[in-house]
Amino acid sequence: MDISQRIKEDILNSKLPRGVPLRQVVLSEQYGVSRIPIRDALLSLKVEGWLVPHGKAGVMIPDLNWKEAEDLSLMRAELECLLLDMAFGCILPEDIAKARCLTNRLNEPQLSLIGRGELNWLFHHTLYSPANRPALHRVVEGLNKQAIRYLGFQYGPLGYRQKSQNQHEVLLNFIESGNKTDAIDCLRQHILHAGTLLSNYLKAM
Amino acid sequence: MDISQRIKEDILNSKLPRGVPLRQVVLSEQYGVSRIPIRDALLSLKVEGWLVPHGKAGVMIPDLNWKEAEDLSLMRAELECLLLDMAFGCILPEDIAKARCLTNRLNEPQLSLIGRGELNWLFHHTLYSPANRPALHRVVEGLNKQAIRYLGFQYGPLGYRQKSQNQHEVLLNFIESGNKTDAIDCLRQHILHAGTLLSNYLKAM
DNA sequence: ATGCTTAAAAATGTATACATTTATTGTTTG
DNA sequence: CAAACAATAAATGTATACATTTTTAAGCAT
Repeated sequence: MDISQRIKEDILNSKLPRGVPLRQVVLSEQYGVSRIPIRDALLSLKVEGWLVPHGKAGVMIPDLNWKEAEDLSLMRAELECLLLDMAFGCILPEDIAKARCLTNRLNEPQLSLIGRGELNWLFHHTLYSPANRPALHRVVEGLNKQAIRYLGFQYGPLGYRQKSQNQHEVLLNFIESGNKTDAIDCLRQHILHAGTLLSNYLKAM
Repeated sequence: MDISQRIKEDILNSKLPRGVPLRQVVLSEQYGVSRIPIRDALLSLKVEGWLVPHGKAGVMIPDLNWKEAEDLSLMRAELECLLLDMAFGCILPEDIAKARCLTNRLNEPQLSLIGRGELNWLFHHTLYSPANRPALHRVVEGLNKQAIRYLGFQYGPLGYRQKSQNQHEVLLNFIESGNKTDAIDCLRQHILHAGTLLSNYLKAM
């Protein structure tokens, strides 16, 4: 697998230290490659927002914070509603079936954190794809991928899983019956609700 | 200056070929460095959306297209209104003064395209900074920087300059008088109007 | 003791050389 | 003649070695 993907996973699973500069030599030994592909990966991750600068040179893993959590969910709410609006008329029954299948798989208990995050994004992705808006889709994908970092809190202390599942189901039913306004509203609530829970939890820490 | 910045400028000024793969050796000779910093730059620009993959390896400069133009303005409209909302109570008189100074400098006729784009972003940046929302600000900045690619059309065939200036002035007046609702509405119209003009123009090409 | 200067170390940035993958072209075969 | 295959050329990906920058820590002066 790609080095930057492996690093992302290790960030998610707290295998890499937070708040201190990531050293290229150390990583190159850990991942068994030279510094060049490590540099490439760190650069990508910095541009994507997974890493932040540390001093004048070097990068580090930023702390989770309620403001970013809130921003991510606010941005997702606005942009994903836009996308669903555009996609609505083009969503086929097979898309809904696929989405239903994906959200059901989220029940599997042995799923890893990152696996859950990927599935959740795939669910949303399935509903937005028919819109055929590459630029918008791309940004939304980036936001979702970043939000995975915060998923540990949602599926851990907050016990959010079942509720999220239900909201997915309700959303699919609205789409199936052609009820656009309610569908978009449901999606917005789904995203904002999770965001509020999460940022409140982080504020209290 | 940073290589990736120089490449961005050359993309904006059409100094680099569109639609064909950019060759690392060619660029390394043009910019007088080895392939490594070129690779770094191309990688960043790819992640930022300035370049797209070409086949299985290599990148190219994508064509301008109305869909992306529309997406950029729709995203900007939603997210910048959010930011202005958050910033509103925190915008100081000196911020407004600075913004007014920036928008006035947009009248200078000798300004380059990229200079105009930078100034325009600085204007918006000044109004959003007081919100103190790094994650949101970061995304908005990325969208604005990408939108610079389309600025040539706005300031060229569309003759948009004067109108944009006026809208900036109206916006500042709303902010100055504490009229939040109208300010946000004005901002949304400002962004969407430019987007509509632009994407209609591109559709007709 | 504290703060500044300076020197050494350790880190990142860059260049060159090599490995691997991708694209192209020429040949062969149905 | 077209299509598929193979061989070659050319591009990207990676490793190692070197240059530059940044950090750290030690020494000196205040």
